[in-house]
Amino acid sequence: MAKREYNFTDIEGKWQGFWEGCGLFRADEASRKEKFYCLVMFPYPSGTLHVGHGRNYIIGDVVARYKMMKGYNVLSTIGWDAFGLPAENAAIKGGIHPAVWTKNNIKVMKRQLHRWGVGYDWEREITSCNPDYYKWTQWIFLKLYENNLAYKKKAAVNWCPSCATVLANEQVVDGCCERCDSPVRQRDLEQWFFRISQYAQKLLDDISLLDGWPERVKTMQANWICRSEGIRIDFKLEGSGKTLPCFTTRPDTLYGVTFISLAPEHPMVQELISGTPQEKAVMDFAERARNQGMVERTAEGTEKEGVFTGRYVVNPVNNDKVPVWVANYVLMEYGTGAVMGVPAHDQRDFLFAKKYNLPIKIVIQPEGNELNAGTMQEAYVDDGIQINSGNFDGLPNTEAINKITIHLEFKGLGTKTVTYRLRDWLISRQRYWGAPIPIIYCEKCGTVPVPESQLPVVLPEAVEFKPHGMNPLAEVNSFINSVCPECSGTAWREIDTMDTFVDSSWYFLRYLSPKDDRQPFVTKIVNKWLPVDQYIGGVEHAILHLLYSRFITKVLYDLGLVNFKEPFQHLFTQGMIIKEGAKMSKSRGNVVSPDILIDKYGADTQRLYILFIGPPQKDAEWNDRGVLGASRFLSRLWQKITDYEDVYARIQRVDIVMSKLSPAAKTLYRQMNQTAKKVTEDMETSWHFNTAIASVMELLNNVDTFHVVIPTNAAEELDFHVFRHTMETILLLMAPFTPHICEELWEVMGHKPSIFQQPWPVYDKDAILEEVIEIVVQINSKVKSRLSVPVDMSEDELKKRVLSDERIAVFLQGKQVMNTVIVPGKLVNIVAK
RNA sequence: GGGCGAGUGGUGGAAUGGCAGACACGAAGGACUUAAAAUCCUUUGACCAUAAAAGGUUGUGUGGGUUCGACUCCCACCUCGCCCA
Repeated sequence: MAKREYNFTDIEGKWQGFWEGCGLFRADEASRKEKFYCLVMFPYPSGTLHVGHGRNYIIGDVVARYKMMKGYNVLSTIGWDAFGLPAENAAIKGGIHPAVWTKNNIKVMKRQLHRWGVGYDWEREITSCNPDYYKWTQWIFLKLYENNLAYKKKAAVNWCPSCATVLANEQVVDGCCERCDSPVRQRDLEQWFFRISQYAQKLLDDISLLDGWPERVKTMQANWICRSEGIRIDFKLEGSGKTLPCFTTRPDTLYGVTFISLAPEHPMVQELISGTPQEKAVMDFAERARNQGMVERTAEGTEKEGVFTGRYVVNPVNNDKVPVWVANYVLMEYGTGAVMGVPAHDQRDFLFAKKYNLPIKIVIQPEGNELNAGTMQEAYVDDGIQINSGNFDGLPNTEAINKITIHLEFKGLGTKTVTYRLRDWLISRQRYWGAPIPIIYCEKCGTVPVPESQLPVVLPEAVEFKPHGMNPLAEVNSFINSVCPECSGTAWREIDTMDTFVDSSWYFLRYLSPKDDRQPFVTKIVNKWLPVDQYIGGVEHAILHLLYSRFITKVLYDLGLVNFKEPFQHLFTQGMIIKEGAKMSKSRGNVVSPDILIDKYGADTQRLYILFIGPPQKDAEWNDRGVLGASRFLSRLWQKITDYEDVYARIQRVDIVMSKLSPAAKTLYRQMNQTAKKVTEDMETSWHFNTAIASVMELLNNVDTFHVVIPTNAAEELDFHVFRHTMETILLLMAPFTPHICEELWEVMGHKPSIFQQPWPVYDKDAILEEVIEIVVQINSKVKSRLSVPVDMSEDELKKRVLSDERIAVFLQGKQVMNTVIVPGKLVNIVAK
């Protein structure tokens, strides 16, 4: 018989076609099997994929295929997060329409996914820039609007002069635009917001429901929401009936207030100084500070600057007259935009007071160490005992926090308040390539939502893209000019489009009915399939995408449209693949293309190497040569099985009984079961695919030491059967990792495809146990000898055996045995002097 | 500054209280070959010792601690990465 070649190109094409044809990945709605929704974060179609991206999809594919073999009804889906800036930037630069650019990229990436052999239910593919998808993104907006969760307000926003667009806080990195690195400026615009802050507490509380999430992602979410409990204290303005509320988490320092600072944007600033000699200086300063940008203003190294308003307030607890300043380090977004200045116990206030010679008043004294306002070099921010605090003197400050709060509330001077760092979600983008916000402005009726029956609000195609300036939609009259849905009068469309995080905050629901043109999703169906059993993606989405998806899910839950509070049961965040010490990127020129590697070694080899490179949750360094190891392993596996291609059919299948096996076969059979156990455990618990693969490699190495004989008698037939059974187990264990070659070899061994319809191997618990084990013998914790003993030897017998051992006796000569430690099945340690 | 990770051979990594370095890459030597590639076999943490076989010392970022025993647990520190300021 002619030698069968490992022609991976043909094999991979053959099986990719087969899986597609038999609908392996088509989720069966009618199935009675338990469901398993396996979801990878849908990609932004940016161009071509590199091997670093591949890790994500390959891990997802491994999980989906494994769960199939475990008997689940698996739903595995893919789609495209297809709106966004790069497409529009490409249009400006290259004159290609964003829709065309995006479509081309999707085509390329789709082909790459196919070549990797990753399987999806392609009939459910969704593309967020298609009107049949963004119609429902707009529908989500309307639901939020109806429920007072979407609103418009004028706000100081981050403005990137180069991209000519508004940026979300999280798109500002070190005061610069995340995409183009230009310095970000502040600018006032009318913007649409989602009221996510209303859900802050729920989002925080329900983190406890996310038991399948990595701890660090949960911590990051909690830190992002950042609840703080404090009190709003009302300071009376001198010479006016008005009060100035300040929020603080440290009411214990209230007696130490020596000034009040207002944010430059604070609405009362104008009123305070109007007509006073300070007016011009204050307004100039406020203008300057606002242009400084939020990030810079609050950065630790930034100079604390301010200007006195000429006005005073009264401290409600001690009637101190306290000056009011405007300071750059106070933000309107946090608390009330006014903070009490306590230089003795807050470092920023301390620096500010030093600069402007404001008094420093100590009200908390550390134990065993006396602070001196005149000589202190930095604020004392830790715990201590209250002094200069009226009736509260002598109390530990931790107690005073409560007591002063109660006192102020009782006297009507303050209100206990909870604040969150989480701000409302700014969703307006002054860009073309996004879902239009379905709002119409009517001269008579004002702001009117587009009725559901008129959705989608379709993006006009004929648009001019210019390097700078505002939203291109602003120049498309046919789009802007509209008719009021209520009074049929003249009206204008909103020209802002939505942040792409809105598109991705609900897409996991759309996969369940991707072609439904009457509703975004069907409650009954999503309730059956969700929450997602396993979500897989990069840790870079740990905060925003995941938080927004959780928010939208909670809104839908409150509206009775879904019956689950959290969208993702388990979350897996994979590490990056590093090349030359850095993340792969086109600009660095360190990308590894999957296509070249697939041409040279095949998709299975590449998958195997990516999985073998290290634990998937950790970053890993790419090494081109490492691919060779994966390639060699698959060749050896191919060789070993095809060598006996014509033998398999004529050897009888029998039940394996340990006692009937030859010693070599018994050993192999045991090793096979040990491997099945190890791989199963790695799949179930830690997802350490690298060690799972290593253990199969070890098993194949062991198969090499087992002499396979083409059988001529019954005993040899039994040995051969053990060999065959071992190879079949290897194929089943490897199938999720390297599906094509396993499917092919499964057929070579005489089985009908598909291997993914086979049950996952169950290991024989009895076969794993060794009869004779090796015990390490230590003297004073150093290994001196090893003994082979029966597994069931008693501790006493073992001790005797050890002490009578010649080698041990030599070491113990002239020494006294103090203690003997026995670890069953592993080691004996003799402590001797 | 705070939070969370990580630090192990020439390299990727394995071992979560019990033989440190599984598995793989690389390297060296050998077999096959006219030759090369591929493949197969042997060796491979460092150091010392030895004719050889044994053997010994040392070793998981640094310094301490707990323990019969520590890569693993505790304390302090250093370096790197990520997130937040």
